[in-house]
Amino acid sequence: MARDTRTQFLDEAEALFAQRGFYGVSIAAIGDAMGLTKQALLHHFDSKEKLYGEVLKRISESFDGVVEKAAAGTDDPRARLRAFLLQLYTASGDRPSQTQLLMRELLDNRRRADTAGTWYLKRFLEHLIAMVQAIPNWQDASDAEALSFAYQMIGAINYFQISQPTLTGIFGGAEYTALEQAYRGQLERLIDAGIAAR
Amino acid sequence: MARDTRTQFLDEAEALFAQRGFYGVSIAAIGDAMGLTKQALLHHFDSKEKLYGEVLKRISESFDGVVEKAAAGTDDPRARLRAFLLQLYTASGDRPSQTQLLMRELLDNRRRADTAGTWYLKRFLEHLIAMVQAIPNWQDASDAEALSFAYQMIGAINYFQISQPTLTGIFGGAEYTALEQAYRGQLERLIDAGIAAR
DNA sequence: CAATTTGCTTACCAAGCGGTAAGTGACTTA
DNA sequence: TAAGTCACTTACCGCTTGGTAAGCAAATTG
Repeated sequence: MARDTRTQFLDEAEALFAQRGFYGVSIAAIGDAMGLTKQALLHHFDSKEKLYGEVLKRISESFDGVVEKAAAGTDDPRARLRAFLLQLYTASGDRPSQTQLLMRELLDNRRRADTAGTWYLKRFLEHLIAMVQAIPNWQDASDAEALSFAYQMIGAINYFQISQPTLTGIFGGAEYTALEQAYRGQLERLIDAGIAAR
Repeated sequence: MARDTRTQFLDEAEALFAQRGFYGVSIAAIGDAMGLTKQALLHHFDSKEKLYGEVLKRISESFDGVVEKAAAGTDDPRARLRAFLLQLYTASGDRPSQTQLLMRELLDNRRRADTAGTWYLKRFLEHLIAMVQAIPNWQDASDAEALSFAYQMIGAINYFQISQPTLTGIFGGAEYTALEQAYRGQLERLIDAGIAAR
């Protein structure tokens, strides 16, 4: 049952770090949330930093899965990029705490700049550039141009996902649901328009 | 000179909160950064929370300026929205710590949900919806549809701005500069394509 | 020129932090 | 069945945190 506890710690830590950030969560709080002491946590993970690192590593791995999954599919480059971005949107909606944590990591980047997380992001971005440049009318685009477009789409996707609590607070749950439904359709339209606009 | 010290405290606090988040900065650290003690800070602002609130309030006000400034201009709705978004892009690049802090606020929204910051965002978003719906081919768009498009543009703008340190870390300064230059042009193209795609 | 206010300082405090040390009872293994 | 490992706990520890209390020199005011 050790594996269970460990995994549960990772789940709880992921959720709490996503909500309040690294400095906003004490290891005691994570233990409390599971009905255990903080020393139980320190037994499984030697330090708070290491726990945090493992949470990030797990996210990065599950992210890799999304990338690979969406890479296979059509071989029409246009449809592939489209499917990939929509897949990203769905995945980030399914696991909001992952999206939140990655966003925090982007903001906190001073720390741990040379770890797996950054490496992973590099691979991810290079993959994206290649996907964009595979599209016929984007073949002559520079890396910077291709990445710009891809990054705009990622921004449109992730920014919306982390805004959910705030938007729900402002407009209410029913209005937010309507917004969420409209968002996906509008995102598809924007992707297509963005691809074509070159 | 009291006003000066106060303003300096706000500047320093804004920069530090943006970099490390609310919990990541101690009031002693802010005092240290100015060569004063934390009690000097507590003399001007009664508590850490109040200091934070004033930082946010100041940002929200300076933001209002951007909105109003860009609202005046052409009366062609298409050009107006375009100019507004580009103005937003420029402004968020000029004061990166503001963009960072607002993004953190979006992530931390559990706290202080009923303060001016949220109210302000509501006005801001309603303004945006109206701007989009003023455009001829968007006149029949629902609020949710209009907001979706606007939010995608804001996401594309803000997400890129907070990514600067990370992107610089991954690709290096020279490459980032190239990316920055490409980004603006690509953003213009995306805005136009997004507006037209309906 | 006396009284008050301003802009700070030093001294202090209880609470919370991450982490170490030393157990303890249950379960595994030889 | 004895020895060891595992998954925890209680007891601490030194340090940092946000905040209070009291004082003090300089500037402002009556």
